Amino acid sequence: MVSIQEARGQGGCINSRHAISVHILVLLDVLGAERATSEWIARSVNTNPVVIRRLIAALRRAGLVESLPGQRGGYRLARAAVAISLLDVYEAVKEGGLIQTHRSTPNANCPVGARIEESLDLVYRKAEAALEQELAAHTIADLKQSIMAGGPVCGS
Amino acid sequence: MVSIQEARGQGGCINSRHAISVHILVLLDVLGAERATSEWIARSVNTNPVVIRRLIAALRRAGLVESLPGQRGGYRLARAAVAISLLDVYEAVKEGGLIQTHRSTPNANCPVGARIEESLDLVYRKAEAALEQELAAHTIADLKQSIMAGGPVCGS
DNA sequence: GACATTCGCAACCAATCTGATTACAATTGG
DNA sequence: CCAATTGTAATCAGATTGGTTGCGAATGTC
Repeated sequence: MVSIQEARGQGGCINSRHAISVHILVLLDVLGAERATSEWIARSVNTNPVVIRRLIAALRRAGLVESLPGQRGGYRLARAAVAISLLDVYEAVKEGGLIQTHRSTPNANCPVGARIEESLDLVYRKAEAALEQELAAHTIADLKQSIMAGGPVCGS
Repeated sequence: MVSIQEARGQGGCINSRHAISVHILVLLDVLGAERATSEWIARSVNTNPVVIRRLIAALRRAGLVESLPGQRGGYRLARAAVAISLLDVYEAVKEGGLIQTHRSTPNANCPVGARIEESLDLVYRKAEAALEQELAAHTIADLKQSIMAGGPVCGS
């Protein structure tokens, strides 16, 4: 019996959770040694602090972010931004694969129905690998650089 | 004002719609010149005929399937299976891109919030292109061959 | 030690999305 | 004319998502 919390979705495409996670990590990179609170991050992302804490929980488990509870607590990158690729983020926050083949299993009495999932999964895995390879080629540091060509960050 | 029908989802990942569409096309390829009804296809896919007709509507608009209404009507491939790639199918049935960046737009007063979407989209487009290239490398004919190494098809 | 701040997490909620289903008009062959 | 079949809208239930509340635990400040 999984908890309601864990029973959450199976979607694995590049979704808003990935985009927001990258957003969070770039913010932390910009802040450097300073700690950011979920409140502060939520203002930049424009969402609820609990949403941020939920995502950071996954990033922390993946070793990308370190957190400190209590007064004056908050978050910091757990390692250098150049060492965090978008693939790392993808792996950290994905729930299930990119692929959702059939929802209801095909008719097993039909050879096509019986074997299509297996054959398709093979192709899908290759496709996902190609996507992941591309994500691996970009780091949080890259993104910060391309974003920060302009002015200062909010709150500064 | 879009219709309720068109207001449907924006999800664009490789989902069950893609998998079922491929399933349909392989079935049609196996049948050859014979026409398949939505009823018959639905039994192999194990779903409702209307779901099949909805998907085929998209495949028809993309020029992959031709349909004939009326008694003795049904569906056939509109062109050779070797000329239908999984990318064709992907394009035909996708609704929106692979990517769903932020649901609620980030805070524009923060330079990171203001520019992250743009920078991320660039990366995502490259990632999606990599995935599409992989899908383009496989055709319906390939899949049929890998599936049909065994016995006959249902109903035969 | 009391207190304010902040994270961690479970529970719940509203909105959205999805596939299934019903219904019915339009088309076509017999 | 009738039966079979596609095309499509409307509706439904279940799953998924992000938002929100609530509260316990941890930690710095006074």
